[in-house]
Amino acid sequence: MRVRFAPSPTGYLHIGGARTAVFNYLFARKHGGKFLLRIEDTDLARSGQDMVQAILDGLTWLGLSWDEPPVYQSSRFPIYRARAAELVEKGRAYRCYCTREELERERQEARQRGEGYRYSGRCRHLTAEQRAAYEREGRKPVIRFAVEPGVTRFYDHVHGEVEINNAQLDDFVLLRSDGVPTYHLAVVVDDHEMGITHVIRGDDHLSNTPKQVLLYEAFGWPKPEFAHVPLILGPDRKRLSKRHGATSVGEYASKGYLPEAVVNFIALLGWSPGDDREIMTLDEMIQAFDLSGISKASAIFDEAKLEWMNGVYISSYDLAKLAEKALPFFAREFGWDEEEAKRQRPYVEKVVGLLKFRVKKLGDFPVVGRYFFTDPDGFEAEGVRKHFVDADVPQWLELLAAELERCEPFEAGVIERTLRDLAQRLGIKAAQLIHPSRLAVTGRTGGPGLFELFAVLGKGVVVRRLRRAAELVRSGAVPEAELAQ
RNA sequence: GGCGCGUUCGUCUAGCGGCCUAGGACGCCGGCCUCUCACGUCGGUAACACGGGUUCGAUUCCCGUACGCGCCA
Repeated sequence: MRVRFAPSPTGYLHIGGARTAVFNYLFARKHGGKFLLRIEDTDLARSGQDMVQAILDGLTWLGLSWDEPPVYQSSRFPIYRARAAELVEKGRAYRCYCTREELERERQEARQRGEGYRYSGRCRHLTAEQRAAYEREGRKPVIRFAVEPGVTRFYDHVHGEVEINNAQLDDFVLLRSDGVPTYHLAVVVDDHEMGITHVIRGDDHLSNTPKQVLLYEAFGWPKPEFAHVPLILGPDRKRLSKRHGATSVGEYASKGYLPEAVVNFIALLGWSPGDDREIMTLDEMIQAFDLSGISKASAIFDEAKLEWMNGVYISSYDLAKLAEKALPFFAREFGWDEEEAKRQRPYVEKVVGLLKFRVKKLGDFPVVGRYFFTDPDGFEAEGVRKHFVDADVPQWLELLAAELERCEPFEAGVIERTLRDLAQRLGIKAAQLIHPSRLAVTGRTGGPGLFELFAVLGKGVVVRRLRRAAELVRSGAVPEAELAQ
């Protein structure tokens, strides 16, 4: 089995396109077939090599590998022209010399009569003399397909039997006057020559499929199987687009989503394994994938659920790999160069280990864990009111600092024992020491367990911040801060 | 405007005539765990668009209506 993903390189890899690619990929892998790429760059003006690269990069990032070199439509124009000519030969297509103005007039007239416009087909039966006359005028013809009366039907793996009366169809254009093929011609020729067995693409092409079916029949080629998958909509139920915020795969990558999470999530937009599984590896999805599990109705993209799923992936990721993925986000936030990043790597791994349950995206790490790298410049207002009010707090913090200074080794277990002992000697609850300490050292009321936190931060930093906070509280000049999150 | 496609909790979905008092997940709300915040865990909230048929029985099949989306203009 051979399937393809056929993006137009007029933008970055879009979430909707990525989902189509995922379905094609899963289908190919499931059946041991080939997953191919075709770049639909017939619109030379709007296509660019940088866009092509962005799309390939997006697919690579998602982990969707293709099996043969991509086919570029821009390099195949002569083939389309030859195929169009072939249909003219066969009498299944014809040259049409109507000008844009003539067509527009027909359209206006139809509208005035209150009718739906369809091309009249008046160039269908031009005599050789008439054609010659037009040619002498310098008119450049388009090639139109001659739609015969009848009913066109095909089976779609998502929608079932679909049929349409050919009377609804225009004599649609195959080749424009400048020799550029239309979508219908190019797609049919390419899918045939690439040996595509299953066309899995967006719902928006369903209405166009009868035209393509007619083309297959006119060429005498076997039809592929079709599966038209529902579109992905934005929260306003309109097709997902720029105004819904991030729509390209690259944007999600730079926000700190993991490719596994994105693939998992978009695979579940419009497809279900049939049971209650949601968190699935690529292999599990390949195993479970089936066209019959694709739903007919369009799905709304809900980033809140993607966030949740990303959080699940982050917290279950291999720690070393997670640190590797998170490192660039720290570097970006703190302005590290490559060397500095490399130096920080072991420390970052510890930080990530403490924060991985508290974060949804890689980009959250340096924000939530800012205090692992710089002294807090303010203290959560609510925490100050709660934990810095007791007059004994400065003294407690200093005592704790003194005790911790003697801690050896500076590890969570030792730190905990030290703190609890001190609390007991002071006749207070451990919590009365723990909360002010966390606030003193991190500026925050929430976060990782205090003892693990201290151990990672290191003795020097902890002791210094405790003393500094004690000083601030004693002088009554505690700078307050809003939560950065 | 014509044609096509679609319609189960706010969102993603399970359901393919009786198993449905409609299941799971996200979100939201609450309990537990706990040094806090998370994680985890337990519980709660919330849906078959509407109207006709077919059938002993419809979320499920058929037909309309409404609404949404798409394609062509």
